[in-house]
Amino acid sequence: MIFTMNRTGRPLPKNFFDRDVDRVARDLIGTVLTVDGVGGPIVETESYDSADPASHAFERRRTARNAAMFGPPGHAYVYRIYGMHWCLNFVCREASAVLIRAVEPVYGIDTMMRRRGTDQPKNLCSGPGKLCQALGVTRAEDGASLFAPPFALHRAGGAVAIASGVRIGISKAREAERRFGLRQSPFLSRRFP
DNA sequence: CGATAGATCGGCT
DNA sequence: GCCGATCTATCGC
Repeated sequence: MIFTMNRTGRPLPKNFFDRDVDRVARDLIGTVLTVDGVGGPIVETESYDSADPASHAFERRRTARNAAMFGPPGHAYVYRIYGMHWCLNFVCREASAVLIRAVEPVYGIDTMMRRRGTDQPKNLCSGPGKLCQALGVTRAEDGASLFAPPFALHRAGGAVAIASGVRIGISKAREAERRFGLRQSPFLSRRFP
């Protein structure tokens, strides 16, 4: 049913993001993300690497926008999409990154409801743009370390039922199965088939 | 419930 | 100019 986790999880190891991006994307499912104390367990991710036509680092130079992707692992890459929403990524090794697509709202729900303008829990963090609005993530966090405030990442042990499928909203490399999620979570951006 | 239109703008060609 | 790792409202069944 609903994924529950308390604050007793331990912080992620410093080398957590210096690994294969698909592995990181899987391991992030169930990891508790908070931004200034607001957040909850990550329930949906997607992976992108520099050999991936859908990636912002694919056959491109480093620019002002994608600079964080070319930086060291363990930092945030935040960019604006469709001229109005923010998307939060966690940078991994070799210009790869994990897009955070959905979070189960657990901590600071009142703050999330105010920022999102809705009192529907399932509509607070069920999408990359929504969760940035709910958690207060903007360009100000682009390039910031994931191991320092406002970010905090904790993970408890235990197995998690992972679903995988094709990524959402892209026009290139649509067939790649690089979307991962907590199976049956009510807080996904979309259900897995 | 599924499909679709419109909003809106920075980065890149 | 074009278009996107999206969201919301609104339409139709």
